[in-house]
Amino acid sequence: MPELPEVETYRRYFDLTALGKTIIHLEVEDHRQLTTDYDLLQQSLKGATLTDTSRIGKHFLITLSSGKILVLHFGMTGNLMYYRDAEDTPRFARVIFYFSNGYKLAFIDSRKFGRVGLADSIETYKKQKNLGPDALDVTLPQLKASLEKRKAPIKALLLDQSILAGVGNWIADEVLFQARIFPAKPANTLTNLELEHLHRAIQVVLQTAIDEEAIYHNFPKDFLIHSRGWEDSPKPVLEREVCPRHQSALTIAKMGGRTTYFCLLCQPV
DNA sequence: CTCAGTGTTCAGTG
DNA sequence: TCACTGAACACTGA
Repeated sequence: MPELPEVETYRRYFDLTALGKTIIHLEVEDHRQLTTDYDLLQQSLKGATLTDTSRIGKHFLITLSSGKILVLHFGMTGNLMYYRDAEDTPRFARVIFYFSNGYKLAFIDSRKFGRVGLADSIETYKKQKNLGPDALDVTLPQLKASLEKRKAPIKALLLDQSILAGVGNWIADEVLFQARIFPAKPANTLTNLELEHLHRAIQVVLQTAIDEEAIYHNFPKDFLIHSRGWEDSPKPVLEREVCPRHQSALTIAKMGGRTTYFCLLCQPV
């Protein structure tokens, strides 16, 4: 479920496992998941050491000893696993990096929306993908400047990676719930106070999720996410889809092209 | 068998 | 050109 907190959690996992290792070989199940020609990728990665990591929004960037950047994007279902024995190869391993120490790193992705490829530099990549500031770094003035002239629903713009990078569907809903803003409200009608609340909610939701390593059931009780029905032991629908503050029924609607959960009492029109 | 889905991109419209 | 909307993408699992 890779939004910014998941990708940050993957990055930390990578730093504790694959970082510093040297690639000797690459296995790719489906070339359609590559954004760089297979032969070129193989050639560029063979012998390369993974020297550093960074992240912009949901994009995971790995600096190679050659100076090139290996980019992983996890799509809807991407994940990583570092392992040694072939029998531990995870199901849906789509790309496997083999290291000189005998270990492997699997890029797991059941739905195959994830992508793997090379970039010349972090800046080039950011520009090429038209990414805005990372959602953890965006300042209130930046946020205000990119929202105040836009008429689209605020939720749709929170999902726009060129405005801020890293917010996905559940975080957009969570942030708007915490900031008590109606998701379909046109962005240019947000008051300064609402923009402040929005900015603070982005920071709080993302930092909380990262601190909990993106494990949803550990999130605070007043988080809307518990009402989405992704819990480990799903409650019946009627017990689940209620506002954590009011216990009243949530509204579920399509907004910004995605399923949107919100509370009309907390987030009035 | 049908359908929704955590993300991104592109075609079409105004 | 820009802002915006909605469909398409590939696949799994309910």
